[in-house]
Formats: sequence, C-alpha cells, structure tokens
Amino acid sequence: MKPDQRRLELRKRLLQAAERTVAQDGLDALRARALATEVKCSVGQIYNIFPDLDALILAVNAQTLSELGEKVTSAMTTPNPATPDEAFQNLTNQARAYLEFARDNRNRWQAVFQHRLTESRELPDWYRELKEELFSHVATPLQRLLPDMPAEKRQVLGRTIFSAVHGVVSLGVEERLAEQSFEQLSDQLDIVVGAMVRGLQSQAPS
Amino acid sequence: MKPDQRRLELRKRLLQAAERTVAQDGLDALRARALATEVKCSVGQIYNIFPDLDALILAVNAQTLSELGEKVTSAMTTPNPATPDEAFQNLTNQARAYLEFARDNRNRWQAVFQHRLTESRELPDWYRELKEELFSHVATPLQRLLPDMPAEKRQVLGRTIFSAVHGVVSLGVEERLAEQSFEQLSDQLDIVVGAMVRGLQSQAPS
DNA sequence: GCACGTGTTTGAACGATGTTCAATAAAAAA
DNA sequence: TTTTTTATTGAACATCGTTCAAACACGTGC
Repeated sequence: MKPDQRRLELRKRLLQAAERTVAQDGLDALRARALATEVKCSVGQIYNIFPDLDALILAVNAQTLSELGEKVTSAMTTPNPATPDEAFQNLTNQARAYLEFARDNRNRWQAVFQHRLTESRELPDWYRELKEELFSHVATPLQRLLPDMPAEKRQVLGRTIFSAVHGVVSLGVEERLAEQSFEQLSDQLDIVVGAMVRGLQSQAPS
Repeated sequence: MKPDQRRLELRKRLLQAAERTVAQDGLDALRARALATEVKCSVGQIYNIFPDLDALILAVNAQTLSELGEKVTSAMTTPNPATPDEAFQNLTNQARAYLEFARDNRNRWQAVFQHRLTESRELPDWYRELKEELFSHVATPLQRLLPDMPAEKRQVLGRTIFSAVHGVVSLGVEERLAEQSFEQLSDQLDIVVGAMVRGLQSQAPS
C-alpha cells in the first residue's frame, strides 16, 4: 500500500488515541511512550508524523475547538432571527451551549486553555485563526441585536461578551460541578448576557 | 535556637528565588536544581522545607494572590461610599486594578490559574479560602450598590461579576498586550461592569 | 580529648519524561 | 540478484522531580 496512506492512517489513529487519553485523564496524562504502545507503533514514528508532542496536542485541541464551534453555532435555534428578542435568545443559547460543552468535555476543553507551548515557540497561524473563529460566532446575533453600532465596535463587543461568558464557565468548571451548580452557572450566564445586552442597548450607540 | 531560625531563613530565600524565577521566566521555568543553585543549598534541602515543588508553587501563588487582593481592595478610592455612584466607581476601579496587576505581573498572575497539582492531590483548604477571598472584595461595593438584593443572591452575583472580569483579563492577557490594547481592555472592563450593574439595577430585585 | 548519639545536609542514584539517531529492515530500482 | 533508497525501530541522551544512605556537625558524658 502507499506510504502516504499509511502515514495518514497512523496519524488518525494517533489523534484518536491522544484525544481519548486527554478526554479520559487530562492533558497532563498524555505520554509519548504510552501513546506509541496504545497505537502499536514505535515512539520514533510519532516524530515522523508530528514534529513534537506540542504539534500533536495542537491537533487535538483544534479538533476540540472545531467541535465546540459547531456546537455553539448550531445552538442558534432560529438561524435568521426576525426580532431582536429571537437574536437575544440565540445569544443566550450559545452561551449555554458553551457551558454544556465545557461540562460534557471537561478535560478536552480545559486542555485548550491550559496548554502552553514549550520554550517560546509561537502558535501557528491556522491555530490562532481557529481560536478567533470562536469570537465571530457571537458576532452573528449581535449584528441583529445592535444594528446601529459600527461594525468595528460590535466586533470588540462580541469579544467582550465572549470573554465574560468564558470567565464564568472557566472559573465554574474549575470546581467540580454538581448538577445543581451547573444550573446555577447557567443562570449566571443568563445574567451576564442579559445584563450586557440590556446595558448596551440602553446607552447611546456612539 | 538556630535550627528553626535557619529553616525559616532558608524558606524565605527559597520563596524569593522561586518568585523571581516565575516572575521572570514563567512557572514552567521553575526547576528544583536551578533553585538550589541560586539559593546555594542542596536539592534535598528543598524537600526538608516543602513536601514537593507543588507546595512551593502554592506558597508562591499564595503570595501573588495576597498582593493581588491587596491591590484590588486598595483600589477602592472611597472606602465608605455615600452614593451608589461612588460604589460603582469603586467597582470599576477594582476591575481596572485587577487588569493592571495581571499586566504588570503577567507570569505570576498566570501561574496562579495555570498551575495544576500533579496526579489528583487536593488543594489545601487555606489555599482555597485565599482564592475565595478574591470574590469577597467585589461583594463590598455591591452591598452599597444593590442593598435590596438578598445577601445570598448578591454573593453569587459578585462571583459572576468577578468571573466576567476575570474572563476579559484572562483572554486579554493571553495575547501580548501592547499599550494600546491595554486601554482597549480597560474599556472592555468598563463596559462589562457598567452593563452588569445597570442591567441588574433595572430589573426587579427578586 | 574521645566516643557516642542525634539531628542535618548532601548529592549520587532512581524512575520517568520528551526527543534523537545510528542501526536495522523493508521497499524500490537497477 | 544486487544496489540504492526509504522507512522503522528502540536503545541512548538529557533533563526532570524526588529519595535516601551516607557523610557531616555538634552537643553531651566520661
């Protein structure tokens, strides 16, 4: 069989195994030797496919970010909202979806924000862009919600709302979240998003 | 007389050196051997004073949290606000102080939220409480700002505001922050805090 | 001064880690 | 079949946190 095909096949197996490990035991449990054993290849083979473990982790995180983005976008119950109220509902649904994903995929989600590159190597551009994409999802309902605001201002505001939601989810997920506290977090998100939108609407769209 | 004193003296030197290393090169640069060399003691001596490096890191982070708390509390320009407006100013000042601290002590601040205990050891209670204290600072201005709200509700709301602010600072500090983007972040904080308070005041204090 | 006991200090040794690369095996070409 | 090229391997290397038997220091009794 073709060499490239086997390469891709092994790459996929490595990614799946790494993803499983991260999901099950967290990012810190990812070990080169254990991975090689699980996939039944030599350690060196990992380095034929990825330059180092950082690259492998980045690939895993990219997959996580992709899934997360998909979940957040599909959380917009009315893709083309007619009223501002529907747009607002989309926004809160997105925030809730973000929280749900973090709860249901705790370790993988944490890996995305916990991982630091060794030394001072720079993040590849495609990965930075993948992260940026997350912000853009918030921008869509905002456009309907605050149509009079300049696009640039709306973009940074989207970032702000995302950051605020992220903060609540981030600190919330640190503690072990019982089912009850999850509801509480969900309420907090509603408060944040609601207050943000209401607070922003009531002031002049300068 | 001597033995305990020398212990404490060395403990202090270790903490200072570790703090310096973290501040300068980040948490990941903290190494037992390098620390021993810098403090001019043997590696084993570190383990006579701290059970492991996790404990040392926790001590460093505790110091950071303490400084941060001090800075945030002292950011309240009018400790006993007469008007809600003054209380609001205190709140935004606190948020700005939080951001400033993160900017001026980037590595140390990041260390607090980046560090994970090895295996699945539990955080000591005194450390958890130290973290909880951060939330309480926000509660003080809130009391003046939303006096009709039940204390319990106000507490969780304080947590929410803190989380939102933390999110903005956290994601903002990830990217290298130029002087200009710092101002932008500061504006974002004003928006968050302002929207939260205004959004919360305009709804029934149920 | 000497021997003994007690607590302290030491740094080589241990096990694990990510990463490399000479040696080997496999495949392709001649 | 022989030669050349490519792919695979896993022992070896450097470095990490951590341990602990041995060396050391110092007070006490003789």
